[in-house]
Amino acid sequence: MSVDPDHVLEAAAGLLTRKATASMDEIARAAGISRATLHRHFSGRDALVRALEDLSIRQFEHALDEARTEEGDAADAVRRLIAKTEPVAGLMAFLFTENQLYEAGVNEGWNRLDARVTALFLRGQEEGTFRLDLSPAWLTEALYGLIGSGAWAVQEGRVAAKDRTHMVAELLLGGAERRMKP
Amino acid sequence: MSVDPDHVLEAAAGLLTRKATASMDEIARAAGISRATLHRHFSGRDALVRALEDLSIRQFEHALDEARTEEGDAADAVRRLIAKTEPVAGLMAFLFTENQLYEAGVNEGWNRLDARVTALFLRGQEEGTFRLDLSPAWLTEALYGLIGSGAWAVQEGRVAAKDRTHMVAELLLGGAERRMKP
DNA sequence: CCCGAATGAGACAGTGATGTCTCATTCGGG
DNA sequence: CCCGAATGAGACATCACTGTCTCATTCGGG
Repeated sequence: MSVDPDHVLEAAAGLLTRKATASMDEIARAAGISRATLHRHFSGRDALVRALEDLSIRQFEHALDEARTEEGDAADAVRRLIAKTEPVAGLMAFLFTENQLYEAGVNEGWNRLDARVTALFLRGQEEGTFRLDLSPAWLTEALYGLIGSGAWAVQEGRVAAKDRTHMVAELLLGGAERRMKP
Repeated sequence: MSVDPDHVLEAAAGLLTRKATASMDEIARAAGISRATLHRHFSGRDALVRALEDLSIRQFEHALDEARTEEGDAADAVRRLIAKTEPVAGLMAFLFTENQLYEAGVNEGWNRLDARVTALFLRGQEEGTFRLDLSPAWLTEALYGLIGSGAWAVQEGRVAAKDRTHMVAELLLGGAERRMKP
């Protein structure tokens, strides 16, 4: 009955997304294992969070790959990215606040992904699709923030789960103002 | 040399904005008082956080009043609101994540402010200024999220402080896509 | 079937923060 | 100037969580 570490991580992600301060004991119970076994697989809470970080990095990178962000219209690429991001949204929201809480150094892996996202926005600007007065760095930050807000709003029931992608993508891309047909 | 509770709250807000997990001892030192005195004014950490919540509610309400959100073009009203929000942004960002962390009931005061913000977006939709496919509830949530992201980005140095209002307001209103002149 | 490996349950000490208390000191109004 | 009120410094018990350890039990491959 060997424990599957990935299953533990999934359970931890699910719980921590809802309750970011869950204790090791709660996480263990959420994963259906004992606290002792949890410690055998992850030497401590830090190690567990770092593993979750790695997991979300892998998943987000996978979303970036699947969205083929280097291809086609930049705006459509952003839409695809947000859609593919859906399964990771909750976990990213957790890590997003976690990073704000504990001033631990940002995991190196994020820099690579940040660069890819920033490059996508930069490409959109160069192709004339995106406006130039909002910096790619800010657009990247806003993307993360809106993904988090979207996940949170869905969790709180203020937004229907099926609308999440549309709400996040359209606000980020088109904004709130009504626009003329181009 | 009586302690000014408001000054303590300001100091606490400043510290917690940067380090959300600061202990009562750190908060006391940041306010220039002893931990004992801090406890004499706020019975515990919970009471302090609740007082901070009240403070931010008052300040945000003040921003809503000053922005005269019931008057003029809805988009301009949103811009004014975001501009007036600047001094509270950090504190709001802290409380925003705090609320996600500890599943404590949301302070009643926020409902009233949420209603005012939502009403602003609703007005914009009815006047034809804002698009109809993004719900006022989501626009409200996104406003909070972007205010938090903006405060965070400024703190991290990824966005210049003077650009904060413009970045938040323009992204929320106009989105990332380049638009035709109406 | 059997034995080793993995797990569950629980005890245990260490840690950091909290909240309360005491006592000496300082401030400031009368 | 003086006394009461407020503060600072620190001791203290408590609490929740952590990380480690032990021991009995269970699982599963050979």
